[in-house]
Amino acid sequence: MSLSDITDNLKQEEREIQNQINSSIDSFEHIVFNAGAGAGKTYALIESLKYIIKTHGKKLLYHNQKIICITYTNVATNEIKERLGNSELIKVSTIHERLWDLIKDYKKELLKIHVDNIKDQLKQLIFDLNNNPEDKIEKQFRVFRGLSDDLKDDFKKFIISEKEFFYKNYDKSAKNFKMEFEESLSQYKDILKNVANFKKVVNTVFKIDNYENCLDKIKAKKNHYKIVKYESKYNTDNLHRMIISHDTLIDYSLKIINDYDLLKQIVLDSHPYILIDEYQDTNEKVVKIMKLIADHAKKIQHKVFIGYFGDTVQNIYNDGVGSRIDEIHPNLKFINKKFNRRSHQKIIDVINKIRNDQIDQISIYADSTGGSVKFYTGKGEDKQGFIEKYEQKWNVDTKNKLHCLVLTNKLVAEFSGFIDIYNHFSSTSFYKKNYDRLNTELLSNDLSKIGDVPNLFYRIIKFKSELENPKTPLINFFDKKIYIKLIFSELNKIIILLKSIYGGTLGEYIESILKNYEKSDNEYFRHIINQLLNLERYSYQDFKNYLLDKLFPNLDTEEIDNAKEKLEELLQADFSQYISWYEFIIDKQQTSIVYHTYHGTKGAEFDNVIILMENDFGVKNKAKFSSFFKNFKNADTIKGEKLVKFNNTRNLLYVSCSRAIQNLRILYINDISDFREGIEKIFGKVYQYEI
DNA sequence: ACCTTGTGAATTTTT
DNA sequence: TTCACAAGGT
Repeated sequence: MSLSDITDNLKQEEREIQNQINSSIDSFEHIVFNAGAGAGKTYALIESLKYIIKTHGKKLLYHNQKIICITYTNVATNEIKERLGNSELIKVSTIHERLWDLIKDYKKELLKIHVDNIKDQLKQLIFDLNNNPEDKIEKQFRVFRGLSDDLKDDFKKFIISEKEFFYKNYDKSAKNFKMEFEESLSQYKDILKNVANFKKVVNTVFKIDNYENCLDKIKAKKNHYKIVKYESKYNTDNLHRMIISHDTLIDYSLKIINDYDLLKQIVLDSHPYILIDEYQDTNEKVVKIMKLIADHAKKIQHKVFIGYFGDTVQNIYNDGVGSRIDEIHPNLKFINKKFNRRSHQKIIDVINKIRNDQIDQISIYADSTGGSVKFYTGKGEDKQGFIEKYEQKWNVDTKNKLHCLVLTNKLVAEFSGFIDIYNHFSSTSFYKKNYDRLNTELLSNDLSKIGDVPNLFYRIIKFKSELENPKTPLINFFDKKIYIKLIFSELNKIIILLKSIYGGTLGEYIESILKNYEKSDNEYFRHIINQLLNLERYSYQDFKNYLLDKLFPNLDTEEIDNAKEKLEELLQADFSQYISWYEFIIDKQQTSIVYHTYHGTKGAEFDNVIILMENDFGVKNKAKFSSFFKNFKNADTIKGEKLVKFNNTRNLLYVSCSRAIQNLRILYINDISDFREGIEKIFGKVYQYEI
């Protein structure tokens, strides 16, 4: 068994690094703890928290003070809570939860910031509508700007009074949309000439009106306009409804903490230790907040410790502070950990070359030799064959899995065997309109984020698969209270009813459930189905109408047939695709190969990794990887925007390659002759993949 | 030559 | 939502 023999003196060195952190904690010296992939960063964070409790816990308890530990995700919060055990002294949470908790009671101050924000937005909107000379904007508002002042006012009044009618017709084709408004808008010459521009004008008018109304109501101290609320479900502000979301919460927090010294003092006096996990992906405004707190502590001569834990090279999200930490919060003490506790030597060699900085990892194990890395080039159509080759070569099965990294969610869906479902959902008018919600609501592992219809489908498939699994305890299908009351013969009847549900597709299965529901007068069976579907009406036709309404809202009569057809395709898709999708959602794939996006593997580790790579990443990142390899040998000469891009790609490559414990293969599916040298500098010989 | 419409595709991820 | 592109109009 390799990777088991820890070298004694390295173990000792590792302890000394922890001691360095501990002594910084004791002396309230702010630190950045940088540790490469697989170094045991979270372990160090937890050790530090334990150390604070052990050495300073009594003092904290006495002064009623708490330690703040900030994580990047809810999943990380739960993991740390679990590993740490219960402690009253530590507040572990995401940054948003913590910030809101700290500022939410400053209602008056928040309201002032909110009013300022709305006034700023309002100013911008009015400028865009009337004066902004920027080409694109001038074009959109040209016709409106050409109206006389009186006509402008008339138009605004008219369209605000017709708001409902406007939205009702919003999605109609330009031709039909014009027909609806032609008559009533004839006096405003050319305003309907370009429907897209017209909608832009109207939306801007509405927004201005909303904001002005909101400011009036705040001034008049109307109900619901006295406090600002934070809404975490969607990342969209609703300023005129007094609702802010994630990004604005951070903006407001920075402002309020900047403006009110008393708040700074309260925060630092009740939380003398602040530890931030994954600092590299933390918004730089959060680092600014920390800097303000640290500076204020110094000014009033109170003590606070701020510790940033992370790795600049694993910064893969855009608004993360990354290596700019040093600019935004200067004079931090850097503590580096160079050990690798994850991978075999061959992998470590490669990832060291990718990061190419002062953290040149060495394995903590004496028996780390081995592992293998190979870089292949091939064609797009080679992907499947390449994966299958290693599936055999590495004796992959459901226990010894192969993890394959691809760039996009769509590719994950394709390889994982549910591309039809992905495509059908993406072609519904709801997800066309809310394109940004498709991936989250269809592919998230967090059920609370899954969309309404995907969630309903999920519940039905779960129900079916539990029903078919003999190991599922019967009580799973019942309310506990009902279950204990039932006698055997009643129970048996219900089970027979449940087992008589049949369908070769999801649609047929649901139809069967609902037919049995209509036929049966068994109240327990009906109760189970009620719990499962939670609908208003229980016929298959009603069910389909419900889906139509959700996935194709505000249908025009002529579009109904087309929508029904699309819905039918969704319901009649191959059931095996739904099973694959379901297993993907619950992250319990029964397959021996599991697919991920590069980004989605953050923090994970796998024995066998294949990475599928190509030049481009979407439309905005043409030549992402090719230009990275092209520039690799002259990395020190790149500057500005080019350097930012270079580092982004390097970080993503580092994160993905460093997931591997033992075997790593990369298949590059474009021609590499222009940048072969760069690849070879990192990966050595480039192999040609042949079938 | 420039404008308008319809269509299809779109990077990743968190809160 | 946003963009690019083809097709057709002015």
